[in-house]
Amino acid sequence: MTATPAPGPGAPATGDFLRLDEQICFSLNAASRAFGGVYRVLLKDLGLTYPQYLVMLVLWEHGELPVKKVGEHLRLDSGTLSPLLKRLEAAGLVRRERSARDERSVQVGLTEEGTALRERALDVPRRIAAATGADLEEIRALRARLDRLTAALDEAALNRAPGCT
Amino acid sequence: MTATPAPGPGAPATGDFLRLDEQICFSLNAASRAFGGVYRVLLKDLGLTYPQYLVMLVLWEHGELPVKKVGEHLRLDSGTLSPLLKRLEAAGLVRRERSARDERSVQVGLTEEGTALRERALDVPRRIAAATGADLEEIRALRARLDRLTAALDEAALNRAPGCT
DNA sequence: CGCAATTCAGTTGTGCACAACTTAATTGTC
DNA sequence: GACAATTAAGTTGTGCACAACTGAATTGCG
Repeated sequence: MTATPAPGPGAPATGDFLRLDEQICFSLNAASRAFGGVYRVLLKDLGLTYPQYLVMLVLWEHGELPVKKVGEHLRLDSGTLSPLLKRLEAAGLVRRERSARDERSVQVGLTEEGTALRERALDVPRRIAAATGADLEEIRALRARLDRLTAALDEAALNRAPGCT
Repeated sequence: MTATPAPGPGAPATGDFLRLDEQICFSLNAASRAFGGVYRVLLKDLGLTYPQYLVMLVLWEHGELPVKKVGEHLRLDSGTLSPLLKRLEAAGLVRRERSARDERSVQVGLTEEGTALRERALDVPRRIAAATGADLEEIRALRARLDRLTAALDEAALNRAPGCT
């Protein structure tokens, strides 16, 4: 079912690359979606999706923030955040209001209900950790590796920014 | 803060859990999206998105397959694959035809154009590897870790399936 | 001041992920 | 052969990710 040797007459070294390639990023992708599945179950009680949960984490930690800052914490732009925040607002968890000092900016803050939800979220991390079956040290090492990888990829993307070849 | 839940050796303060939690899965998520950004640039020339590229990898490796098998390789269901395959078909890269032996099944195969595209994809892995700045050994270790994690998460998700504890 | 450049949020359009459902074909059991 | 259970693909609806764009507010510079 998995990874049978490359077909065809004498698979060249390049054939291996196309398979290795799949394994690098695909494993990452698959792990990310597997996490998504577990979070989906745990967060259903709270009425949150995983990205919404991430936004709530940021607000629980930092309090009121402009949309821009939320996006910087989460690596998301307004195209993703605007509708997401509207849904959180519709759910009564979040307030959104134009800044008086800068009318371009919108401050996002917690409602009482949103603040209260934190209590119910407190045991999510423990249950997630249990689902991974990994110890904290392994998780820490993995995180460090992934963050380095992300930084490298971001830099590579920048080097390909408009104007560069 | 809560009652200390099963503190491991040198466990962090309970208040850190909501932040640690973010770091585990968020790092994964961010890395996955960072990869997406690099792939998006590289694959633009080929006219493929990253998930479409994954499907092409599977077909280049295994040849003609039923949709079901493609989904097993990629951990995707028909709700995702059906429209994706239609787009690949519209792009002329893929053929789809009902199996004669089992009319429920649809065989997905490469067109000549789809087969030819492989040549132009050959240097994608190298360029991705360059963008990561990581050596092959590190990548291999990371992949092993991620696959273990995915397996653990899948199992945990199964244990929460209907009827189970 | 006047006004071009920049910044921020939001909108639109495309594509992926997944749950829930539909439809059609096949299989197992009698 | 009849028929319930199962299986495969597809459809629908919701939400996220991101590119490209709009529009309003602010800033910088002469």
